[in-house]
Amino acid sequence: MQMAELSGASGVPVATVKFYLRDGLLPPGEPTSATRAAYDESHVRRLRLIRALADVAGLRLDQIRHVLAVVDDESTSCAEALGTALMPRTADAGPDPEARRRVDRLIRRWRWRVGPDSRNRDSLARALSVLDSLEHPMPDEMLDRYAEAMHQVADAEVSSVPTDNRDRAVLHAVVGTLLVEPVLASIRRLAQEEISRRRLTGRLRKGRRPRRPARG
Amino acid sequence: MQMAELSGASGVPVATVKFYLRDGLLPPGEPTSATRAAYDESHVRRLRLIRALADVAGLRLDQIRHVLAVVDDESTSCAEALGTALMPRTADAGPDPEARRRVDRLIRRWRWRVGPDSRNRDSLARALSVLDSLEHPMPDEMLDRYAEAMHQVADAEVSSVPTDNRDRAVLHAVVGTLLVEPVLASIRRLAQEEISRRRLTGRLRKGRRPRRPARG
DNA sequence: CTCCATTGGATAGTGTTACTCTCTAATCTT
DNA sequence: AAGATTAGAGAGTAACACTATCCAATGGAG
Repeated sequence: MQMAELSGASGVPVATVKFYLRDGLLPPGEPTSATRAAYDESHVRRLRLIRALADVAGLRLDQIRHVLAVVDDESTSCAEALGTALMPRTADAGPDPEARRRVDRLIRRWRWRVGPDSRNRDSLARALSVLDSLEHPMPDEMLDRYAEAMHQVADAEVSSVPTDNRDRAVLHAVVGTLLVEPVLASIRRLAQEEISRRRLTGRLRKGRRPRRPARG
Repeated sequence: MQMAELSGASGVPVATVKFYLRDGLLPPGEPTSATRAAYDESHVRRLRLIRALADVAGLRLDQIRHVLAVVDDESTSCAEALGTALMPRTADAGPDPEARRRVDRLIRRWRWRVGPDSRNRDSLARALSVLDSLEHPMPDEMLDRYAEAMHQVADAEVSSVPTDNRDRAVLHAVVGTLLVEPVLASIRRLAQEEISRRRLTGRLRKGRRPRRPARG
């Protein structure tokens, strides 16, 4: 397929596809002449991924470039990809050693092994530090609750990563991390809305709801 | 306190404070003369909140304006605030009725009550639809897992909202929703990194880890 | 073979967002 | 009286993500 068809299949305007090509986000097509190149399904998929990372995960193009580089780099494993590749908000601020220590204690409590250059540690420390500065501190108890919930969730997620093919595995991991984040956030808000509503109507008993869905 | 001190206490440059005042993000100080106004701690807190919503939650200024309007509006309850106020990514795309139906089924399975104009329903549908288009569909089974985890988390969170004071309650709910999102995301990534690492080293047994933190 | 649409490649322009700067006149401090 | 600070208004700027225009080469229709 060539440019017009690629644009049509992906829903991305021709001018923007050219821009992504220039920017190195989209690999070039197979040149068939001086003014023609052939694209294939992989280009369509890549374009859709770029748009999803931008629109749904809210990444900027330089972050998307970084993510794609990791996906394309055959030498990175899933764990490395998860640890270093995904840095959605750049952590530029000061470290705040107190928050950093709290994060390290959390990691130790759960006996997690985390790469020393993992951005996730910094972004968590930063978020906790900001919550402190807003006089809305996060108790360790609540952190552990989050860790428990996320550990369960992550276990199921990692189980669903294909193990046969490295490329598919890393792509699955990256998509499953970055693009599922808004899914989790939305579900959390829906649950908060429900529970908040339930408290208002006087139904104050806790843990009464089934832990498993109805009619499941 | 006046401008210079407000700027110093909040860490926001004078020019930016003036810009926020003009933009209606920061309420004006009490004017003491034609070229002077008095600010107080509430202005410092508001500025810190604005920066946190922008830097940590990634909201744009118009979204922050909307959030602040809800916080300031005495007539909105917590549930309303959670349902409608928080629309971090504007859902402008087409509806995709299939994804919408999946979300409605999820909500019904869990017997959640959701406001008919809740943005959360749309943003979840949009995220699911995008995952489909990436050939990375989200099974209902996994959605239920997420719902279970988020229901547990939300229950603890809503319990921690103060009930005596409406203003503090809504602020707590909004901060606890928007600014805790990156906390959850970071913890999820740390857990994913750990579990992914564990799978690599051949420790394939599931659910072996303590559900409660060590030394807790 | 001619003619016109399409393409690759390059460059320049646009709209949005979030500030940042400059200026003026009034006022405060010393 | 003099220098600094401020409110308020407007213009300027930097980053980002496109979007438009141009050109020469090519491909396909007739």
